[in-house]
Amino acid sequence: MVVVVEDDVFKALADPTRRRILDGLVERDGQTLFEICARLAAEGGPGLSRQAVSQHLAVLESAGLVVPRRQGRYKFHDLNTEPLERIAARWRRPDRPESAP
Amino acid sequence: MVVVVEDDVFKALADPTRRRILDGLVERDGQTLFEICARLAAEGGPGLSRQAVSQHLAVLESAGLVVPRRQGRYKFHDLNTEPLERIAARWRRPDRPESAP
DNA sequence: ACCATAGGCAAGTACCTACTTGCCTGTCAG
DNA sequence: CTGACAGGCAAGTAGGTACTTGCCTATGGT
Repeated sequence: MVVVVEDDVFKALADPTRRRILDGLVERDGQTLFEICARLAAEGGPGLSRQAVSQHLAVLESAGLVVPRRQGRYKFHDLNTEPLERIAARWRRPDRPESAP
Repeated sequence: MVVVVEDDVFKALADPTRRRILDGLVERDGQTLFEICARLAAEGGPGLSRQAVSQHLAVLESAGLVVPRRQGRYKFHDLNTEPLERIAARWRRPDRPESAP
């Protein structure tokens, strides 16, 4: 059982590179490590080694934001937006007039 | 004019103490520095000096999550949830069936 | 079988951030 | 005016985090 604490989600989102990885996964699910590496490099950001991206993915996985899916020697990564919904709802004002149901 | 980048918002949310400060402000707006200090101490968390809280508030302010309001020798802090709405919307799936326009 | 590909593990380094301590400024009460 | 209160500024320190380098495992093609 994987207990994902909100703390891990915030820590995962704190890094700009990890956020860019999520940006890439929004566009297309199931990318491999090398695909993500190539996409980051293509976007012209800072030069990143393969290991750096791998470690970022590990952080995203432990936060539950990315779900890995192994198949042969490939490991595809899928995005999971569910933790994001919760963190946004945390500080929602109960008294704010905002599209009341 | 204060240009608030998303980066600052994520960095501000990365710290658990700052999130607890936001939690306190959701319950009651317009708390002073000492009030926030007392509330954090009452919640039984880790011991925090006044300066530590002050620096946390500075980070929250530069992220636009907390808006200060000076009055005499007091400085009241109000919560601003607007940046939170944006960061949640960032990774929303376009193909997800969710209130399509 | 062999080698290339896809990825993981581990140690080391440079930087960043949270926190503390000490001192200073401005505001109200007596 | 004087002292107490609310808060800010600045330098220093300890722990964390991102990134690199080097080596290792496993799967697939030829």
